[in-house]
Amino acid sequence: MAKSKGEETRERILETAEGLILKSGYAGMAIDDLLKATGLTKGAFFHHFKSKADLAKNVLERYAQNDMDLFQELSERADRLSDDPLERVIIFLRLFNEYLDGLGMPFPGCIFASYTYERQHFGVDIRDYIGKSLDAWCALYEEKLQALIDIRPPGDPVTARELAEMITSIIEGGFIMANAKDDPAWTQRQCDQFQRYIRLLFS
Amino acid sequence: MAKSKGEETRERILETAEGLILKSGYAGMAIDDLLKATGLTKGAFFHHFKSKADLAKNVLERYAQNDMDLFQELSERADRLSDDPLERVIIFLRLFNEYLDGLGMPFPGCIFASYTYERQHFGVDIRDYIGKSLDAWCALYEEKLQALIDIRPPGDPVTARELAEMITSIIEGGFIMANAKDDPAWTQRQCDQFQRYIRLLFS
DNA sequence: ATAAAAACAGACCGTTTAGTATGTGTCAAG
DNA sequence: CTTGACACATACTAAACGGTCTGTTTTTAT
Repeated sequence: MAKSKGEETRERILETAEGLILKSGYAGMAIDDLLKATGLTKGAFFHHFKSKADLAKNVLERYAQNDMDLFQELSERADRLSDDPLERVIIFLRLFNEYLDGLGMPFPGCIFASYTYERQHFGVDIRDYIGKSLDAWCALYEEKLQALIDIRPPGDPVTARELAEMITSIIEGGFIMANAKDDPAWTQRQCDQFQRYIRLLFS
Repeated sequence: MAKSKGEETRERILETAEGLILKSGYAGMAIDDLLKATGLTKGAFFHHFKSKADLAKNVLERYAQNDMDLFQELSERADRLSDDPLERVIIFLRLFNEYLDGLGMPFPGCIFASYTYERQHFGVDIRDYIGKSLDAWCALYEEKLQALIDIRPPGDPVTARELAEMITSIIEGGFIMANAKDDPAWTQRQCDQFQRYIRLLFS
């Protein structure tokens, strides 16, 4: 079943809105900006979304879904490429790096981070959703790292959770720095550092 | 010479604005919000700042200055506490951690990061200033790390620059995660991880 | 083919927003 | 005591904004 016309427009609105929000922030993006960027009108927008807040929620959920799908796919690909837990982690990080190569400037960024720096505008539901999404993200890393720790106990007393939180921090920070310094390779360099840290810990 | 009444008000505006911007974003903070929070009026505000953009610039410059002062002081204190380059780095990280202890929730955040996620609203001058400020931040770390590399060459081919960029990323990412997950200790845990990474590299 | 529903278009409205204009109190110098 | 610069207060304006309303076109099911 092909996507209906309405669904296609809705998707275009969400995609465009995500890009604009990552450049201007949620409060900083006027609906008129979005309409100009999509070539639509007020009527079209409010047919698909009941308010700007409703748009924010849908942009968030779509981003979380896409993001989770991506990382799950990278994870599974890494697992198929090796049986060794250490190699699986390393390959996963390499695949992520490869993915980052595909994104040119202007570097996108993370909707979770964007919303967090405007958290006053959002209700607890949105903030909870962001927290849960970031948890799910961490959990995916944690699982891979725990398998590594189980098989090859490190000399230092590190937990899988700590390391999962670390790569999350590095990526979030990397996105900011990549945008602030107009340097798309920044995040990748930092992922490489994390890779080296993992190697040092588990060898 | 005591601070004049006007200077005191101006400072209060800047301090309050910084806090509001870190919670709502720049575009998300209405001047009226700022007036309500300070108890001042329009007349007072526009007497001290010629526009909202002018406020943004001054908040930024004040933040950069305070931040640099803080890190320079931590750096000098660390250097006074030890002569060993490795210990100096470790102590510096510990002092920073101690400083983070002092900040309770709501966790503040970084103006550079906030502005970067709303970069569309700012001109090249502001963006350049942020880039330069982050560079200065990195340079301070880099100097300390280079001294360490010079004296005790690591087994791995890491550069001081890479490591300086890493701690910067970790802190920026840590601020986001601390706010997103309402967990003020997040950044500190990640600083500890970086500390461990440094130890593993240089021993 | 036709009715009904979905997908828009565009004018319009009330509110909020940044910014202005003007007036007032204060305080130190002459 | 007066003057003038500074430090505010208050009322106002014009534009921008989110959202509504009504009408028109397009799609879809029967």
